[in-house]
Amino acid sequence: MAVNPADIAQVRAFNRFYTRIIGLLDEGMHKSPHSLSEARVIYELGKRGHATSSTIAEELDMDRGQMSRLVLRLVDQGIVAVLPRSRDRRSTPLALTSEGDALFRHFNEMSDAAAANGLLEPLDELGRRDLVDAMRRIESLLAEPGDEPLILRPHRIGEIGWLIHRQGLLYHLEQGWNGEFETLITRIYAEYEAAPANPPKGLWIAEQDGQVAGSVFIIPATEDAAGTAQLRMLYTEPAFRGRGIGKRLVEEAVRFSRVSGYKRIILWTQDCLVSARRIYQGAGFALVREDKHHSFGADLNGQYWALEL
Amino acid sequence: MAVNPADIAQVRAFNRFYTRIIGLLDEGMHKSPHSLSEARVIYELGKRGHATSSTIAEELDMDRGQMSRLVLRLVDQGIVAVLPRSRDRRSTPLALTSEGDALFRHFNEMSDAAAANGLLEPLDELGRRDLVDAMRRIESLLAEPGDEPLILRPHRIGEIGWLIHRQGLLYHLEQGWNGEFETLITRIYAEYEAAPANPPKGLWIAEQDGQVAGSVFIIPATEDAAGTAQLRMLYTEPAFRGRGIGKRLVEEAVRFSRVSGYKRIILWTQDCLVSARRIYQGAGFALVREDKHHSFGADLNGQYWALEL
DNA sequence: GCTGACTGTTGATATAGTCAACTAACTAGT
DNA sequence: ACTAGTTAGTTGACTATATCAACAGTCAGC
Repeated sequence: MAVNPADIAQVRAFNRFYTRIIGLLDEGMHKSPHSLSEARVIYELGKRGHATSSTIAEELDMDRGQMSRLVLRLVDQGIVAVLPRSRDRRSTPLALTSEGDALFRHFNEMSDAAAANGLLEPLDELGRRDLVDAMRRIESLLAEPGDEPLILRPHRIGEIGWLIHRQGLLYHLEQGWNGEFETLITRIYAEYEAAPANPPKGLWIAEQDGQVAGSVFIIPATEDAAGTAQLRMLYTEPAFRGRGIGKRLVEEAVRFSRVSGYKRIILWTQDCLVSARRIYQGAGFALVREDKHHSFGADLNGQYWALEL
Repeated sequence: MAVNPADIAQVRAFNRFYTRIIGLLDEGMHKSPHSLSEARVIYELGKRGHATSSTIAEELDMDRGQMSRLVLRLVDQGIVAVLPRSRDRRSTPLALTSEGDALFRHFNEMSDAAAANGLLEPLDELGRRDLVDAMRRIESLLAEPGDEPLILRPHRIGEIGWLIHRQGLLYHLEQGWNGEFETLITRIYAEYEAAPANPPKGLWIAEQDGQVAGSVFIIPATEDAAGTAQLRMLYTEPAFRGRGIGKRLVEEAVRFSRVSGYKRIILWTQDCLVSARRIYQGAGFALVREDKHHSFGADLNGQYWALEL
């Protein structure tokens, strides 16, 4: 897909900006008698415990020859020790000496202090939260997805608004729905929050890597017999799709409904939301009826599903 | 204020991560016959049109001596021209030759392509939006505030949720209010959106530097006589405070109410929100009555203010 | 006119980056 | 078991970059 020039400009502006930031933070390191590349090697060795020269060279994008000389210097200074050769006698395993380890801890403290004093300290609590959130977001957008554990948990303060924000935006971009949808879900979430604790209700946030990856809630159905729960607002963040998060959320919602004494779960969805439908089918829901309607600026096919518990 | 170690760890992880990202993007530049520092000087000269050696050296954090040699090389290559000396004959103004300018445009295209293909292209539209938003946020948190123009505009899709999210979080962190507050404002925003177009209503987002800096809305008052408007949900982002944004929002809301034929504006606030109170006073509002109440997990002193138009 | 500060140049030196050649050790295929 | 190809690490040669210090020319303010 064609990339928006304004986005490119913003990304490049950020890269220039952050290059300077990193430069400023690294400046403190220069005061020590060790060069930046030495510090990086020491840091890498300290983090890994032990490693061969080539592993580190690859990790830090250094020339093997340069690395060789650098290691020699560090060994001379008593910072790095050559471990006895392992099975493969080509490679020489390296580790920090106790002196090197002290240096490693010192570097860590310096870097911690630089990050803390240079970046976080001037900010208030909200600013720190925003900064860390934004960094986490950039990392998870640009890095390969790792295998962080998935956590289901209740929502925290501010997250109802977040869910409205994300879903309003998401369905606008993906389905072309207009502001009516956000209006609707604002009311729906308001109703969820206003609902009494009994009959039972429950909302689950799927969290991965410190970020909201999806959500769903269960609320007693209003337009139906007692003993009926309604499953609402299931969604998964695009960046977290394909990891079974929607499935986990629905399973948890069903489990909760069952132990809460509900006999039936109903839900309303649109047939254009294909992956949601698959999840409902997989969880045992059956299609009850369909209704064409015009909502959110689109022609939709609403579907009513139900699961007998 | 003491800095949370987990925040420090996240910031440092991001710095390491982004150092690599920048390294990868700069790699493409190495393929050209010009070094990275040459490219940076050419870029800086191209951006500014003309500049002296020392200006650029300072901007790029380079040694003056190194800069001198680098400029000499570029002049020899016909990329940079020395302009006739200006009033101050110590400094030598520099500019790109037409050849240098072509190179500058080429570098720009390369960098654009690297940012576009390397970072943005793999993302979907939401991902790109999230990335750019996060970058803008980091920049505005860490950079000195500039003097970007303040724009008042209607809300866009997703921003109702955003306002709920931000205010829920903000008043939790600043005032210690609990989830009841978010519950309340979710309902209030739902009511705003559900209200008909007549009698007139209006919501303004204060935008600065591409970010939501504050907001307020006007809605016909329900519990009062016809001809009365209610001003609600005024807030300014902490990062944007002290720039008269709240004042601008209230002024716009009052202006709107006046031209819409309202005779009176009322509002409800809490006396702990000091800066809001000053804005209301400044706009001519008068305190009508106060009420102690316990809400949002706090003992509060609610205030009713009114402005006759 | 004197002082102190600033701009740009040059020399000296150390480190960093790059390329290529080389040895020793290993792997896989026959 | 032999060979070809690969990998780890070292070394030499060379260039670019970084850093510090000294220096001349210029300027502003007193």
